Amino acid sequence: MSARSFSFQSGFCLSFGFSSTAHKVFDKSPQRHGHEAVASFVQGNVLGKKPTKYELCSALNCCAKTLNSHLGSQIHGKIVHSGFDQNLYINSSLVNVYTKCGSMGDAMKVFNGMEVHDEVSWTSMICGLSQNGQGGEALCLFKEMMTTLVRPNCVTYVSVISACTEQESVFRCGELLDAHVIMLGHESNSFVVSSLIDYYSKCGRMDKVVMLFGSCLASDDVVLNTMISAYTRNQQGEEALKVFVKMRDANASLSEHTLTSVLDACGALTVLQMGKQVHGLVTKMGSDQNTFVVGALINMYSKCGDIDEACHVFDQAGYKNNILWTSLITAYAQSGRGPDALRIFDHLVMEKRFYPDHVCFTVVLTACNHSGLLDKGISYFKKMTSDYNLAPEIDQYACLIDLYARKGDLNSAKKVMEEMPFDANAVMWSSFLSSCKEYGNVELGREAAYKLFELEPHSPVPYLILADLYAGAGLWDGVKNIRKLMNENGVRKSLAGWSCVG
DNA sequence: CTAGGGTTAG
Repeated sequence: MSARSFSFQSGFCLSFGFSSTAHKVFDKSPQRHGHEAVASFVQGNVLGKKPTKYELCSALNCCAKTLNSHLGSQIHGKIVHSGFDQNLYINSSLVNVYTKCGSMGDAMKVFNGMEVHDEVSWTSMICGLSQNGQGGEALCLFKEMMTTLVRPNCVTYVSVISACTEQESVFRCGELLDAHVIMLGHESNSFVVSSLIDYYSKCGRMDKVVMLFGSCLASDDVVLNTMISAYTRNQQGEEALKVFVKMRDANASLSEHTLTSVLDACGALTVLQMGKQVHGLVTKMGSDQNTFVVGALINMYSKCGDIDEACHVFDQAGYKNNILWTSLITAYAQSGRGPDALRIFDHLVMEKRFYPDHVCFTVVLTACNHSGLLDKGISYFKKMTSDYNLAPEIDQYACLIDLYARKGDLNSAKKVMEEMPFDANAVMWSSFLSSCKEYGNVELGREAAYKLFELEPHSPVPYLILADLYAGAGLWDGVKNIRKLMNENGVRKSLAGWSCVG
């Protein structure tokens, strides 16, 4: 354990910070007793008592709970003056306060100023980076921790696994961390299990998910909530509902996370009756003002084709925020009423009632795509940067590529793929390839197909589309060559499991 | 003797 320093890598993921923090902070309503404890600390302070290190620590905890960075930094000053500025407990708390409030610079300053670190102080900083959308930095710091004599524990792994889950650039590290966890015998910790289940479900590795679920006690409610969303995410809504029904029948504690996830499952299965039952439960539990729950209700009703009820739920919500407005716009967009969705968006923007974020733009751009309003979509994309100072993320670039490609402007689509700050993925190349086929562009289609041969080496789809493209152009040698290529690369011609044929 | 970090939801 020696003095150390750490600097941010040139901010390649700074743009992720805001949106993910914003929603994590959302439901952390200040705790009443937290306020009381802070108040009593401040009162003691005013009366001139010198706080003990224990009192300082508790006060910092309350600041973290209530997201009060102002009081936190006042206490920070007190700490420096009272000579506790190398206390491990206090500094870990301080790092926690600053990261919870999104003051990453201050957190880093405290962390770097510590002469000695233990597993908790390392974990506080790693976790803080992860929760602020800086998963890459979180992993860097974890690697640095591994070079010291301090060993990570369960909490460290939970933080770093969730960092991998949310950040594409370090996504593949998750499996390695799983191996660590097993080696160290942490796989029975329910926090670790739920973070791993979440990770694998987002990789589409349901085999791993089911294995993890089977080998844990399965009574932890967060694990169960995670399973409901894992099944839903991977098109196994029936299984998701089974988990929920089991929870309900076992009198497990149902939270707003549970309601949100199970409503998602109902929407995916379009089972309106079940959805209405859950809606009843929402009312009974008094969760009808929780943004996530209300958003999920709107989504469920619109997926079940009941747009009127979706609007009714929206109207009933007392407080309308970005998430709810976005849910409403999504509801119209996915009910085949793209132009209505755009009208609501334009109206809100004009009246400055809300500032759209990345998620909202994805909905708007998708709506344009589905309604064939391609030029309109392109101009919305441009507005992201010009009017809202939002750096487009990979999802919005995917929409833009789609917009250009569907229009037949294949060169612009390709230019976006080459110049955007992300690597074009298989989904993008696939939709590009489909458009190449649509417009009979052999040259670009070939390029896209060969890219896909690398990105999805087992999929027959790009081979078949390219063969189609060649056939359409009368290039029969090319068609023959594709068959040869498939044999050479061991690609099976069966389309089973490859649903997205262009 | 008292104190610090964690999972799930658009």
